[in-house]
Amino acid sequence: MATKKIPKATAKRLPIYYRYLSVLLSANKRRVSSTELSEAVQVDSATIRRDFSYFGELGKRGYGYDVESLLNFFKGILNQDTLTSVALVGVGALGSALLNYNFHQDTNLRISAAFDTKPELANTVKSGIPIYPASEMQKQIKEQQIDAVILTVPSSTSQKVADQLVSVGVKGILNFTPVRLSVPKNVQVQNIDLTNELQTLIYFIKNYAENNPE
Amino acid sequence: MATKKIPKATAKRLPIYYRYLSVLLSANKRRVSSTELSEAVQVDSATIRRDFSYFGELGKRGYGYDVESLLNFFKGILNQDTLTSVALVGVGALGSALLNYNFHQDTNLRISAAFDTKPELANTVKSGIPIYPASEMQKQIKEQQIDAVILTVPSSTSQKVADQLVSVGVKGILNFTPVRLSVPKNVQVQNIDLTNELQTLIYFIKNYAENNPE
DNA sequence: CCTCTATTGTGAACACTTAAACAAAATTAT
DNA sequence: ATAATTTTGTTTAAGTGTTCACAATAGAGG
Ligand SMILES: NC(=O)c1ccc[n+]([C@@H]2O[C@H](COP(=O)([O-])OP(=O)(O)OC[C@H]3O[C@@H](n4cnc5c(N)ncnc54)[C@H](O)[C@@H]3O)[C@@H](O)[C@H]2O)c1
Ligand SMILES: NC(=O)c1ccc[n+]([C@@H]2O[C@H](COP(=O)([O-])OP(=O)(O)OC[C@H]3O[C@@H](n4cnc5c(N)ncnc54)[C@H](O)[C@@H]3O)[C@@H](O)[C@H]2O)c1
Repeated sequence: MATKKIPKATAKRLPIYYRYLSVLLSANKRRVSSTELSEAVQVDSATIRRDFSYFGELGKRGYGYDVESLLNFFKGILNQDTLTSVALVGVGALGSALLNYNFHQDTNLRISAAFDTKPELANTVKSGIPIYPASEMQKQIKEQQIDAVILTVPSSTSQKVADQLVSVGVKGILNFTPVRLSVPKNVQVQNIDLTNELQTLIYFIKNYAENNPE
Repeated sequence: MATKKIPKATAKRLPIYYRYLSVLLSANKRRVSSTELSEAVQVDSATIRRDFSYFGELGKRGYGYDVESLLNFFKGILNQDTLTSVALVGVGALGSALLNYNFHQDTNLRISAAFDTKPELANTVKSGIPIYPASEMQKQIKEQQIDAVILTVPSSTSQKVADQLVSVGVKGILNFTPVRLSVPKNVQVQNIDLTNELQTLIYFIKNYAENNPE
């Protein structure tokens, strides 16, 4: 809990900044201004400066920000200096796509274990990640001290699985099911509801035609 | 543009309400109060009443809301009374998972065409959806008058594809690539950045431990 | 060293979103 | 009928997030 009181809206933008700073560093850019950043990430430059200012005075007036030191600073903030292992529960259509994806290429994150009830998946390896039977889920998560889980099981079982996860100390769930999970308030749930996103997009197309995106 | 001035935050909740109302109707519930709804969808009851009030006086004091008529009302608002066809571009890991999913089971939405550059995918059918070669994308989208597209191509080509889509009249893009697309302001872009979501979740776990979810 | 220029960091205004609280109105119970 | 109860719709207030606008200040150029 090094830095406190960072607004949620700011926190959600940090990975966006982080990614673009990585791009700049790879391109050997040494410095960047909030205006330049603004164009690339499509966030108002004043908002960017305000966001950064929550963490201190990271830039230099008349100059901008030093790409490398800013990147290193955010590396710490975003826990990118240590490898974080997450688990995935439910190796179906969506779960397989996520397993197959190499999160580690952009971030210091990897999926280290997956779980499914299907007997034919148990004890196989997919994209280098071991798939365990669901019956071993709680044991493995405890042993591997996993904090964060990607949940891609059918909606009908998601609350039950979430309860099991919480009971072995999971502190965050990336929930792809449309169910609004009930969890203790010290557990973070991030909902990704793809059906809603699509419905909302259609709604915006029909009703906000003249406004700008996002 | 029947109803104007609906706040964005409200618009994003409409599909959540809609889904839960469908559940209630299937369970033969005739009426529901904002308090009951509040528990199920995890939105403050005053916020729900406020949201509904943008559309008029939909409830009855001392009684609540009539499930069926409320559902029918939102059916109109959310364009659920006509079938909307969307296209999917990029039938890779993520695209396949989405193609395979039956959006039509919950909504009046379906993916009616998919496109990919891979020759082995061209002119095949997956989950009942025809996959066309990318070279036919613009022609088909124009012919089928498709407004909304799910974009699951590699990041490196996403802007190029987006430009092609916009040039044939696409009005909304559900963008799964980490690239911030540049589009005219009458085109809606909804970004779903899975890597960011995971990074943000980890950040929240480490920094907001005592707060409540979402 | 001084001047000019660029760009930050932030106070203040504004915009949007949520939530508390309650009068008004309808239902339900007696 | 009337009273008690319920629950809406909305007023008002508080909270959160964004943007403007500019003094402060560091760097660049002479
Ligand atoms: N696939 C999509 O595009 C899409 C779109 C919108 C929403 N969703 C939601 O995402 C979730 C997953 O969707 P999907 O298409 O991947 O479903 P799926 O049926 O393909 O996969 C679910 C997997 O979970 C496994 N499973 C079931 N119970 C389990 C348990 N207790 N523990 C571990 N594994 C278990 C199943 O064996 C299966 O492999 C669903 O809730 C769905 O509503 C998916
Ligand atoms: N899979 C994941 O879990 C995941 C996670 C985070 C981000 N993403 C992002 O989602 C996007 C897609 O990811 P993926 O894993 O499905 O990639 P993928 O490589 O499996 O699929 C991309 C598909 O797009 C096709 N394609 C390439 N150029 C095309 C064009 N011009 N027109 C039509 N099709 C074209 C390719 O042939 C391929 O089938 C990427 O931008 C990726 O960064 C994916």
